[in-house]
Amino acid sequence: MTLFRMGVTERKAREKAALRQEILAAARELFAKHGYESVSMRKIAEKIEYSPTTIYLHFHDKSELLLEICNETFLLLSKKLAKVIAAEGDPVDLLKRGLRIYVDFGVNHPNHYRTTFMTPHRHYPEPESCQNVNYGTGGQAFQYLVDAVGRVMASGPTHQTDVMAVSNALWMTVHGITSLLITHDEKIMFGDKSGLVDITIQAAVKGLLR
Amino acid sequence: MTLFRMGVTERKAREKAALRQEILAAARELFAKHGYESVSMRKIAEKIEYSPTTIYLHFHDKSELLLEICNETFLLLSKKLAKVIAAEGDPVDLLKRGLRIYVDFGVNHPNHYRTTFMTPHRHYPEPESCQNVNYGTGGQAFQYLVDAVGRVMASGPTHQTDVMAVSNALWMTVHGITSLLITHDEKIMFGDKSGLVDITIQAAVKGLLR
Amino acid sequence: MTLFRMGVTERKAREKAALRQEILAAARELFAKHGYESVSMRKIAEKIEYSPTTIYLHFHDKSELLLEICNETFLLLSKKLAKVIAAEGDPVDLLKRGLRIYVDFGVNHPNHYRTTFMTPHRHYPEPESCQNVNYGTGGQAFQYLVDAVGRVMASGPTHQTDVMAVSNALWMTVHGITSLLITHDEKIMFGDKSGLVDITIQAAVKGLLR
Amino acid sequence: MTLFRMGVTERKAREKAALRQEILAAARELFAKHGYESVSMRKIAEKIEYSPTTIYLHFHDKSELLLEICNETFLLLSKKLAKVIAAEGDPVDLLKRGLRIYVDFGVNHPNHYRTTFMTPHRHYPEPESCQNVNYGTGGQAFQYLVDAVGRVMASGPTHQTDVMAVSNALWMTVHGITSLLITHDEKIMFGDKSGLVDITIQAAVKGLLR
DNA sequence: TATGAATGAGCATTCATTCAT
DNA sequence: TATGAATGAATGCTCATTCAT
Repeated sequence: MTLFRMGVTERKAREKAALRQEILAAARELFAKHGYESVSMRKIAEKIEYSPTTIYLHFHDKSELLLEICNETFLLLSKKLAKVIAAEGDPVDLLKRGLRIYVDFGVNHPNHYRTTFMTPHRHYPEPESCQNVNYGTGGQAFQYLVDAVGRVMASGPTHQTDVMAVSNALWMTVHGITSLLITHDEKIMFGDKSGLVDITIQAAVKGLLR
Repeated sequence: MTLFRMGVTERKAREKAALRQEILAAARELFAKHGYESVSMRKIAEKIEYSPTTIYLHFHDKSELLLEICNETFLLLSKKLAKVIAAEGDPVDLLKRGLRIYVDFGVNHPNHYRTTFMTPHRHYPEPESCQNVNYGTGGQAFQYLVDAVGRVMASGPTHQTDVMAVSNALWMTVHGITSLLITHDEKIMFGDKSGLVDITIQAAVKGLLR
Repeated sequence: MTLFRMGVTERKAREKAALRQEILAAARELFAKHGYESVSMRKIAEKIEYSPTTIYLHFHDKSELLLEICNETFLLLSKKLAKVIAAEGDPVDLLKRGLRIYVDFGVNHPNHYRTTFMTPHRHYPEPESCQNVNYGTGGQAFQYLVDAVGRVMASGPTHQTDVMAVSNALWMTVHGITSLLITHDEKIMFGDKSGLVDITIQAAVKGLLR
Repeated sequence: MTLFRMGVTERKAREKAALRQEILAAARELFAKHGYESVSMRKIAEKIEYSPTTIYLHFHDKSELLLEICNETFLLLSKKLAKVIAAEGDPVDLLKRGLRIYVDFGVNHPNHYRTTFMTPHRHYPEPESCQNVNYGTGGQAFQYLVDAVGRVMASGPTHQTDVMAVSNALWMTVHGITSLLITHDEKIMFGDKSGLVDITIQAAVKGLLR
């Protein structure tokens, strides 16, 4: 009987977690497509074919949905980056691979990327309370970049010397690549997306770090 | 239709145009500050101290306001770029100046830029009808970039040979710079914005075009 | 044409005022029957056969409806009381007539009375800011009672000497009469309502003021 | 069905009754503090740290909670009044003491009183079904008053002769006192509450019964 | 006995928009 | 040209309640 009950409990927990994920997936997709403000709780509910009330059993707020999605995004991205960072090899090469992973991540998870990086948030609600929530999880992802840049600089003479400046410049570059690729998908753009990404990253790294 | 009447007619037309501009100015500012979705027609009307209904005499829709603002943005940007393009000098230098102008334009007109490039539209409501409206005005601005890149390539041997690819790579870069600078203003970012912009542009151009 | 326009303007104003009164009447009745909290704006709107939105064209808030009704009640009551106060005659008699008018007013305007005196408000929102809104209009009505009591005391020896205490005691008494008469109408109560009112007032006055 | 089982059954019953009382206590307090309409089943459940569903195992309805509280109130009041009635002494004095007890009960149990006498119910949902539920328990309390009045009248000549009329008049008076004292607590009212109560009761009794 | 999950109905309020004037 | 009046639809969210377990 105990074992049986445990089975039930576990199944329930699994189902609950599954529904939670379903809600997040629906919200993420809608946020990405229409923007946070334009998406209503009702629309999310309709998409998952549950009542709006049900969402409130899993999330306190509409804004909690957004927050959760952002954290999730940063976590996913961090995991991907961690692998590259751990690898051995030429620092410049590792950096380029990291940047490429960033872009690929955005292109392959456009909903995550769009919602997290291209949707106007109010998640740093008060200017004073900066170092906002996302900067907890988000900062970690950025740190990988800083580290990789640092290692390149340590490994040999470079054109630039300000690690933060270079890191920011590179982040700007890959964000530009990613956001435009996501926004102007196939239809608008020419052929060789992947090549274009490489060219741009290549150029930025070469230009910044010799 | 006497001269007198013509005077009246002209004055009326002038007044009408003036009010139209007033509406656009109010809308642009509010859209940029609070986001398109969060701005109501009533709030725009209050700002200009007219009734909401009046707006509908000048614009068909709330979305038409947005569209108009975008076109206006591209026009402004094109004008700025045209000046540089017309200038004499080293093609590489001219290109860099053009890119810098793009970034500066965005940073100095965050309202315009945000509304035009960072706000989800639905003015190309159907994917098929692509080559959307804005690409009329927007394409012109892009053409300046393509021209400038072409001139650099014509002036000497470069690393890359695909004009469109390079143009796109550069657009990605400057868009990344601009959007991040606008989104993460002062508070979040480090010190020398202007220096960072130069570094990034410099690097991209050097990396792409030797 | 001017005269014509004035006619139109006036009619419009009259219609607007009429609708405003219609809303107030509906709200008053519903508040009295079901209690403020249980009445929704929708229900008021349905009663008058307008859309809920229309109510907001005339009143800022649900709570403004309540406030308006209270003020109106006090004004009506004050007007009735003013007449008696102005009359000549035996002070004791005038006082009794005033009290009787209070009760009659409540019984004849049960909706006004119930909403104003028997509905839990939050119109003295902060304890500090006491001397609440209604005490402006409400205080005036109470003052009539105080005056009448004062005149009785001035006109001869009485059992009690504290004007405020007697006034409050009398107010309590007539409020008790009124609220019970309204709540437990005909069905529950015996026959001679009017006689009972007189008996109770008579007794209170005699008991308090000889 | 062993003795052991009986013990278990009893304990269970005791626990059930205890929880029932806990629910009622929580409901009574919340109803009185925030008003019936503003209290949700969830809030009651939170207060007792049970799930909302549990309440439905003990009460059919939210409104049943209210009804139960009312009955409870009348029982408490009846018990208090019974003591006075049973006492020996001057009938007029006993009557006054009874009335005073009524008022004190209300003032000391504002939660009960408010909920029972000052909250709009719909437990006599149809006018015909009058002699409503509460009049079972409520009528008993009223009977004490009628008895006390009867005894006064039997003990000597009085001004009034209609027992019911006098009883009603007295009830009106004490309800007026009680409800106003509860509604306009300390802040709004003058100093000597207790004295005011005595004065008013004294006056009513003297006025009605010589 | 107790609960977690779920929901339909409802809330006050605001929206973009229309229409008669 | 400009507006006041009006509205249907939508908003985020809470409610009392039910049901399977």
